[in-house]
Amino acid sequence: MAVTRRGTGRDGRPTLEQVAARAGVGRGTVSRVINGSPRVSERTRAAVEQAIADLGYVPHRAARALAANRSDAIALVVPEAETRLFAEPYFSGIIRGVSAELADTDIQLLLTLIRTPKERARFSQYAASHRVDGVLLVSVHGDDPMPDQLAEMGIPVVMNGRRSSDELVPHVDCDNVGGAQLAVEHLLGRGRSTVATITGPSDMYVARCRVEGYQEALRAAGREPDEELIARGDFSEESGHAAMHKLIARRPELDAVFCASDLMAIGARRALRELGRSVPGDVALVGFDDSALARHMDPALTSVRQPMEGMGRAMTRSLLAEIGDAGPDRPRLVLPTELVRRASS
Amino acid sequence: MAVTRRGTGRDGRPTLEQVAARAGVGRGTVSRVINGSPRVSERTRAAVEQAIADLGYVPHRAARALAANRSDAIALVVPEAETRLFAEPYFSGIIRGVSAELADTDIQLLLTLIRTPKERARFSQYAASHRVDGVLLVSVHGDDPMPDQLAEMGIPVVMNGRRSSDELVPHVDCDNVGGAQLAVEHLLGRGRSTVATITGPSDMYVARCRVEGYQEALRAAGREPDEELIARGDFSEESGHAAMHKLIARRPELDAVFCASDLMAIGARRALRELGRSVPGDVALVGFDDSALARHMDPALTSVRQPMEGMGRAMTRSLLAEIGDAGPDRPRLVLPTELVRRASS
DNA sequence: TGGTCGCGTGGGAGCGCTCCCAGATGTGAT
DNA sequence: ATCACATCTGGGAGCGCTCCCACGCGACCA
Repeated sequence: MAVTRRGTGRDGRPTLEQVAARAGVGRGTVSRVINGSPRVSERTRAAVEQAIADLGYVPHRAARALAANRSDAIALVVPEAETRLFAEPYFSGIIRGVSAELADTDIQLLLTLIRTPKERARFSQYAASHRVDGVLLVSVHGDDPMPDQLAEMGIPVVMNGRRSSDELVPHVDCDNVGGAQLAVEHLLGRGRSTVATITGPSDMYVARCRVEGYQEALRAAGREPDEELIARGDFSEESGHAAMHKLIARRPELDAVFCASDLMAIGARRALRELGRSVPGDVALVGFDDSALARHMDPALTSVRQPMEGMGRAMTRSLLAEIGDAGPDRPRLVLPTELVRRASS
Repeated sequence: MAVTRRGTGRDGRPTLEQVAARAGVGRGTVSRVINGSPRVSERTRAAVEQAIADLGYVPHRAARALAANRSDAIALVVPEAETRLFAEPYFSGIIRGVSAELADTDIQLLLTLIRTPKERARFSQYAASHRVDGVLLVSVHGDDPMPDQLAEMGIPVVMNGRRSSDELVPHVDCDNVGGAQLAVEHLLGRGRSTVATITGPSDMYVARCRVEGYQEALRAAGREPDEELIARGDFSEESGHAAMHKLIARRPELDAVFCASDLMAIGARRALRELGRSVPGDVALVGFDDSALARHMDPALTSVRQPMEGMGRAMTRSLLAEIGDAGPDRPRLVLPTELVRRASS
């Protein structure tokens, strides 16, 4: 019947109540101090802060989440299929950015790998029941309905990359078109006359953008893009290898190739070696991603660098803003890419 | 005054209460079903499960955590300094393993990067207040007190790797000694007579183990290890480069080098090229980690592979077991390593 | 027929917090 | 001195769940 007023919480940690008692104030006041409400006098605030310090009080997340109906956690969702992203600077950069941005917010980062449709459904349900305050989506495919689903359910979402040029879901992307242009301009600037490209799957927007940048740069230089100089890959090394052979067969005179990924550039380099063509002597090569592999290739690969960490930070900032004011300003950011020049071009 | 019995929870989601009402049972019974208690009749269980399905009920994590005094979450802690691990298969493998093992437990994975002492203290406090059920520690340094601190506070911990041979904190490691032995045996088996090694910092147990394996293998082959054939690095490419130059200066006749990391092997390879020595013709090279870089080196690098994903899984299993029964069986696992033979040896 | 046991079950109490309303206190205008 | 108003504060109610006690009810024994 009578309410028990113990000296500590269940696991020996102090609770709000004890802090209040020690500071000689009410629970509400302590809560206000913790949450930074302005409606507390300076005197009281100081007393409460002292009590918190004395007791080493740390708010109980679950209790807070339950009472306030928020979780103080965001999820970073990665389709497991994209495991290769993982190994490369891409993913680690994103994580670093996200983590840095979260560092002084005491919002937690939940990492979710999704590998099966079942896990996918489970996550949707999970998110739907507001067990996270927001979701960060990485490497979303063109036909993936999840972003829209989440958005419709009123869950703040920010994606990395876009599914199409008129992407409606808030996102942070890097300038793939611009990066490709940079690469091709560079190649042309080095006096190359026949610049080919090895692209990614055409159902991926990012791949289409890189082709577009390629074509754009050629046109800007007064040359008409030639379909025969475009070979399709799937971002993998093998596909780069095959594509290179195809290109050389079609247009033996080509003297430069812009590859839409470093991995494909590695494959292409192998093909060139097989064909007895030197890099950069006979053929100049540029990749995309600026991965560790690019740095260590022989010759070191010129590559387009994406601002991974910056994207991670930007995504997080956008998400937090969205969570905060729930304002209808759906952020769409496109961060600049950068060309890292090395020996291959 | 009167208790409000609404049709749904705060955010429109059904609660335990509604499930109970729909199934025509009490709250306790539904809770029992959800938690898999055996003290429920088959009939009742079926009815409750039906109601759960009908309503699309998902338990509220925070409420559960508050009531049950557990969080259903574990933290994976990564010192940010080890960012290089990140880029390599190491980290992604661990994450994949952890995530896989967690997949059907509905325990969540919290990723925490620690980059400053402040963040470190914050995490300790956080963990101390039982806001996570357990902690996974990656790449702990020899002088890091955190594992012991956590363990003393009664928080289940599992580390990846050990700080010393008599590590008391539960851990999962791979067989570094055995891996190094494998590498050196392989080198000797290929007819190499003067096998050197480039090691990591001697304050890292993992580095000491790899030297030990190196020496062990030599002795097993009836050769006395020679201090002059051991050069110290710090796992970085630069240090490998410098160490290789030093080794060749000291013992120009050496014809094989076991490097304690792929990155150092890359540096060593560069040094050998500068010195006009071919690989594997003049000098055979073996690395450690089997990273993407090893596969793409020229010639492709023979390397010792660690079972990353397996370690991630094992760590998670150990941690869950520890959380589960809190038994005093502090698991110490050492998983086998494997030699991946390529062109460099 | 009454008593005992044990399985299934219902529901009160309470986890530690936030929200919000009502009350206390202080300030300036009337 | 009185009233209106703003500022600050205390604490009840309640978030959705688990824990656990008590109760109902057959089965079984004497």
